[in-house]
Amino acid sequence: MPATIRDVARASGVHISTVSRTFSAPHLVNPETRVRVLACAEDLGYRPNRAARALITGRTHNIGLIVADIANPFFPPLIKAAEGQARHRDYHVFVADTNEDPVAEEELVHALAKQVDGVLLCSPRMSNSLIEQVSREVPVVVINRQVTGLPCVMMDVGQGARLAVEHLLALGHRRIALLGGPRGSWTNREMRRAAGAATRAGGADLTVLGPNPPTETGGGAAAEQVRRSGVTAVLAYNDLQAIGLIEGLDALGLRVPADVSVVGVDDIALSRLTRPKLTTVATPTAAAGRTAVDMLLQHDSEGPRGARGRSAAAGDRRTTAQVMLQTELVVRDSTGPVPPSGRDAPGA
Amino acid sequence: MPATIRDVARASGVHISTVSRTFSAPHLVNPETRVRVLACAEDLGYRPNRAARALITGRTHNIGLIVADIANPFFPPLIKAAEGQARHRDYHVFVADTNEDPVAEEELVHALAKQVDGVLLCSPRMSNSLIEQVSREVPVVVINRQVTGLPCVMMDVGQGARLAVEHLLALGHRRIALLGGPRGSWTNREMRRAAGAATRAGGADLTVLGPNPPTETGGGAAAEQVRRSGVTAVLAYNDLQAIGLIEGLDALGLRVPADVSVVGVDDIALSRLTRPKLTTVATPTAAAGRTAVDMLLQHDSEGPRGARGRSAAAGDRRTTAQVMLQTELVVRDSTGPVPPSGRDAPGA
DNA sequence: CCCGGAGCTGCAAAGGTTTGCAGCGAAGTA
DNA sequence: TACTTCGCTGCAAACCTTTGCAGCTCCGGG
Repeated sequence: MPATIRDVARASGVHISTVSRTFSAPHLVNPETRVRVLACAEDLGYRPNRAARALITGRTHNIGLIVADIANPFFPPLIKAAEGQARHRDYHVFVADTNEDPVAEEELVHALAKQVDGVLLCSPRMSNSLIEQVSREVPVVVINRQVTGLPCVMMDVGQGARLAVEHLLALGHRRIALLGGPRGSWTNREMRRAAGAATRAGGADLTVLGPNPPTETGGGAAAEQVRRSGVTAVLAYNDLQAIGLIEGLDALGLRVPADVSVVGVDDIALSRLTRPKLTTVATPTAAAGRTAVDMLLQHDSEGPRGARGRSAAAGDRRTTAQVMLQTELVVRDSTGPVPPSGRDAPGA
Repeated sequence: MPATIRDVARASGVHISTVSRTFSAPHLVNPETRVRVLACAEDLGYRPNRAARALITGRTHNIGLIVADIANPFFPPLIKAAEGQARHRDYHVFVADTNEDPVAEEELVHALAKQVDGVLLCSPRMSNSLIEQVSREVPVVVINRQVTGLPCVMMDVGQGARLAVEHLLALGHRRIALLGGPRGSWTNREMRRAAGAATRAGGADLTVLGPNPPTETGGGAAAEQVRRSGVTAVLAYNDLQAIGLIEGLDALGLRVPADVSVVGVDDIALSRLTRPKLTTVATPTAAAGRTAVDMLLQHDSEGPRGARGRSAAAGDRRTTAQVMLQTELVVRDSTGPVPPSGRDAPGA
């Protein structure tokens, strides 16, 4: 029932190949012919069949975006940015949610591989070697993780953690905890490394707690542990955890920031809405989404993926750039000077 | 380079049609042959080409999901549920974000129509007639809106609004405001109708304010208006607005719930994290996503869409069910008894 | 012994589009 | 005038899979 290229050809008195060219290579057809064809196409409500096009060109004009948990408010701005950028280049985005499960992640990426031109792996939980294997099957850009040999866009959470720790040191804190994130998270390792270095440099003490789920519940559940550890400040894996932790501490009778200071990471919209407003490390989430799409689509004139077309000898300069986006510290109300009494010295 | 059905056929010594059947109609092929074919396919890493399959069957095994704003925390749980349900039935989901723009919405649905088997229109902002037109091009299930003749899944916000108003009446409030949502929102109209009826029935007064954007900013911006209106309780269009409003009122020196009571709608995760915790109308978001997918895929054995296949005379029983999901009131801390001094009588 | 059916497999057309190649006329060059 | 070039168009193969039909073998019944 839907109009095909053939119907348009018949209606406008030209060959189907001319109609095809009208859409995919307009400069090759006579302007007069072109307007006629376009008019007929419009009339008949013709829309190119993407399956047929994909079949022959080998390119679907779709990209896959795999995230750990779409309900985590960190991701939607990234998804939104990626989607906008993709649409802008005439691509569409498949979003898939792995529920923080590495196995689901692998299955999904395979299921998607056949029907997209590339995949954005966002905060992947699977191993580097698995990612490399996947990248041989389909072009991949990794977000929030460093994998050598693959294009990556990262946010400098190391720097962010350092800034956060320095902020806490300046407020007089000497016993600081790092709330660990999920196992397998690159961000987690980076934060730990940087926070460790920064505390050492400041002559302070870093206690690492975790791993914990990157959720509000995960943060809340760690409250008791935090209390017992006797620290006066906590750097959480992300804002959600930080918010949950504040709730949890509150239930334990510890006030933020009077008794304990808390810093989050991500600067999700929510962090401005809680009381106290959250001091946090802002990550350029939207920029990351846009950049990743650009990197993936950089070579989209290269012709069919894995096709028997003329070799890509010249086009094979996949630069595999690795981009590190800067973060910054946003100081709000959840951090304050170390409590004078020093709750770490019960008798003092 | 990727293995095709032909390679598998050659490797296993059968005709391509047998390979095809091994995957799409296994019961038609001899068990021995089947295992041999499957083994070869596995060996060669064969994966069916979805474009080719789509070309001939007319079904892509993809569905589109169009939402107003993916960054609105109302949507992710719905998306997640829809995606899971779809995956469960071997479908994938395209998510598209319209930025609350009816024009973008229409463009998107058309762009998507050709490459999906159906579209979920979630909280659409476009007109009913446009939706009907779209539904002639591609199967549609509408979420959060009632369109006669089309399958819809709605959440009973009317009932929710009534419950909320009755709750406020029971607390002694007599001057109540309804914060309107975006123009074109069905939810908005339903709430207005139900809230109006409930206040009238309770001998109280309803002031309608708006329209306002369904965001935190939208709520915050309405704070001044709320103060001037002299009401003691507000029913917001959604939780985001409610939270923004609470912030805004706070900035104006009005405390919630001591001076003004506020009720939201949606029960997003966030509403449990703010202070005060939000009293709100809980909507069954995930259930809506699952139900919508089921309704869309109900007839997925019907054969090619818009094809010249045997007529769907018998299969044409698209029941076009309209499902109304129940809502419930969750009372938390943002509502309380009407202030004794009655701030509506400045001198009293 | 013949016929019919069941179970399985092969054959070939079809689906809508892209694209290298060839053909055509007109314009430009020698 | 003859030859080349250029701009445009038509031709037909190719992409990979599905599916109606026909054919084959094997078995059981009459």
